[in-house]
Amino acid sequence: MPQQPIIGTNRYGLEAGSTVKQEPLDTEDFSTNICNNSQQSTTATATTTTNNNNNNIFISSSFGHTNNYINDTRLTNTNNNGNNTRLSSIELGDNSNQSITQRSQHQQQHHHMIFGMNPSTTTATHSGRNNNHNHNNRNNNNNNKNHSKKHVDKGSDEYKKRRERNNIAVRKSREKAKVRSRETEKKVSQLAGENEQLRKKVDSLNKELNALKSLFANVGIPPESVDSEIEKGLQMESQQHMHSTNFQSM
Amino acid sequence: MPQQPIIGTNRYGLEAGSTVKQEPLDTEDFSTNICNNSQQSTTATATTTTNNNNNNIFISSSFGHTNNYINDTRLTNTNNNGNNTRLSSIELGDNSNQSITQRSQHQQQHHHMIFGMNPSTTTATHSGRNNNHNHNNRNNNNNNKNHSKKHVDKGSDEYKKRRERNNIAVRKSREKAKVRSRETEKKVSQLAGENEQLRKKVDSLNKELNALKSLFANVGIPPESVDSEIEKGLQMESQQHMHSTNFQSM
DNA sequence: TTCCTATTGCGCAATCCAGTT
DNA sequence: AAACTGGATTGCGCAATAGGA
Repeated sequence: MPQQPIIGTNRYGLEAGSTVKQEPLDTEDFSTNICNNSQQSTTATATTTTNNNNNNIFISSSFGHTNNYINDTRLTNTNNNGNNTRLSSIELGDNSNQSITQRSQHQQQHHHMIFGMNPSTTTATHSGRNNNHNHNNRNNNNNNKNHSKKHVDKGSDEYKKRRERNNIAVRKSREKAKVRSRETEKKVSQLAGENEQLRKKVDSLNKELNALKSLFANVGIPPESVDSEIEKGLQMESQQHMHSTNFQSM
Repeated sequence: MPQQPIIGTNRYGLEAGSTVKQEPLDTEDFSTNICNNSQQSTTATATTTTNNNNNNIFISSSFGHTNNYINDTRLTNTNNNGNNTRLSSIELGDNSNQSITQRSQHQQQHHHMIFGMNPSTTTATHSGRNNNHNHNNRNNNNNNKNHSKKHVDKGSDEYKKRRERNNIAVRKSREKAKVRSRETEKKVSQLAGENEQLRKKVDSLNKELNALKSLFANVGIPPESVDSEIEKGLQMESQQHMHSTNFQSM
């Protein structure tokens, strides 16, 4: 979960991910909650949150607000994302953390606004809305001087181009993730196989060793002597780095 | 990839996955529309829309608004999936194709209609829409006896409920996938660790064994004899299932 | 068949993340 | 160092399915 920023606008002018997470709950429940929110939230204009559950993401509130990173200025408008109301990741409990973790570290604040309008545009404030995306909204974006929000002009070629590029990037990224996942899965079975072979090898070597030791015992040589002799042999070997080969290979 | 079914209506009454990819139109618009819907709202009144494209779901208008999806029955129709307008993967260039490719293959056609209305409902009509996706094409599939299409009433409580439940299911499913993924990842590092230990063990056992064998050699006992004695010992051991323990544990 | 839930591809929006400027 | 770019990631909801009573 990377997200956590709190509120704020983003490039899109929407509010930012307010993701506050609070508690995760169990996934499931959690999930549930989340859902609601998201969804709902919507409706509600956000804010609200009311959700009760937890998840709520309230986006909250704020309007004005701020966020963490990002912020953007320009952003344009407000809409929130709709979907994104993220739930707190936390809640989820995902661990994705990894990545997340990484990200969190960052903390930087950029303000980009990728899909948002140009800076100029932005003004801020949005209030509560949510717009759905309104895509449309757009109106002015760009120019808006006064108003507050910036909206993203969904009809602009720029926007379309950005969306297109992003969609491609998304597909590529997911394909990559899938490949990675498959490889990880493959690695598990491969390692499990090697593991089994190694265990068998260890087992047979131990048996061989025991047999050899009992051979010495039959000859009257006590185990202690055998072990000390082995010690000597091992030391010599390591010192000399001689044929470190074994009688048998794995 | 499950998707690719061809035509047919889906539960939503939309067209089915017509996934034909061709062109999707622009997603954007479409989605946008969609989204908006979802979200809500917003503000803007969005409306605007004009979208022409198809999709439009214009939420429209209103301010008051609304909501997201919801609404519209009207919309309903037409919309296509919006997002899903799948792209041709191809276009992507990415590799994603994979999936994509796969998809295409399917072609199966189910027709469930989950989110769609009940047959009864359907009547469809909407005509003009475009649907963009045309999905529609299909007409009739199901029940349609006459009419052709069924649209999904996005404003209905039934629809909303189904969406809500599905959203919850989706989140749950993804959370599960993430958990699984994390565990797989964990398993890899765990197995890799065990593997390393086992290799070390094998290595030390081999050294010990070599030391022991050279000990016999020093005493004048030829390797062949040693090996045959070991054989005997091993056989005995396996037969008796005696102390299968080894001198050292892993 | 009929209902539901579970999965999955997709697009959106918000970030993240690096290079640029 | 800060603002800017632009691709990469990721959570989310939608719609189409897959699956299982």
